[in-house]
Amino acid sequence: MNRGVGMRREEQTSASMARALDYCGRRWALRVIWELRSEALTFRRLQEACGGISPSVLQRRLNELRALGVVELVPRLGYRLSVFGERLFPLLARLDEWSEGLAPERDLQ
Amino acid sequence: MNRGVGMRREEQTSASMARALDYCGRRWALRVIWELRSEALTFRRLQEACGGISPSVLQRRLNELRALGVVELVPRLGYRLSVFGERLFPLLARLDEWSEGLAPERDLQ
DNA sequence: ACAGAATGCTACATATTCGGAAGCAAAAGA
DNA sequence: TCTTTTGCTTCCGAATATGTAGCATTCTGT
Repeated sequence: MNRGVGMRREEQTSASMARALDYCGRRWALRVIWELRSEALTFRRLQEACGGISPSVLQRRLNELRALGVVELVPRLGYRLSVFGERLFPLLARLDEWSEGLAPERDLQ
Repeated sequence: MNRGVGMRREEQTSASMARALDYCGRRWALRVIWELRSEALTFRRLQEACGGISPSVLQRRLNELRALGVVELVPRLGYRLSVFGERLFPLLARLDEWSEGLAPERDLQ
């Protein structure tokens, strides 16, 4: 009840959604998932694919994504999406389409 | 041609997608969009909805999202999604469903 | 077996971003 | 007029990201 009497918003953000938005809202997290969309990549190749992300951050993101069950490390293959992680693909594919309509960084008048 | 001769990945990440992933991968960006899903919110209400985000960061995210044409500020209404921004809704709705399957932060063995 | 390359990963210093508190000027409401 | 609410700013300590170098191990070719 922290929104007082005049609560108008019918839908409240769930805890799991807040968590997903938190983890996805960390630098490179979505990009890493996106780069793994079609095949497994080694750490170094993933680094290149992301355009030269620093290894320390990549390592952190990968550990987080692994702990969340989104990404898995396969001994002689590299990193790849888990079955659960692959369910994000259609979502990111839509973001890909959507991104083409992005404004070219116009100013706020 | 920065991936050498042995290029295997058929699909290259587009510049617009890289940009979208960049902006979406900033803290609170997706959350802000999500909180605006059903109605316009004033700056202060948006702050509450996000669970106490600091105004400096919220201001920065809102300016970025406005510059991208995702969010707009309506004088006596507050912030709301643009028509373009609303196209992100089905995407985030899927993320909402997906988030329920998130692992409870298990350790990496 | 051996040399060289590639692997995942770490350490460290620097730069950027975030977070939290206080507060401002302008507008709206009473 | 007085109070509240608005969008927004500044400051600064804490957290996160970046960049470079390099380690130990495993694969690869000879």
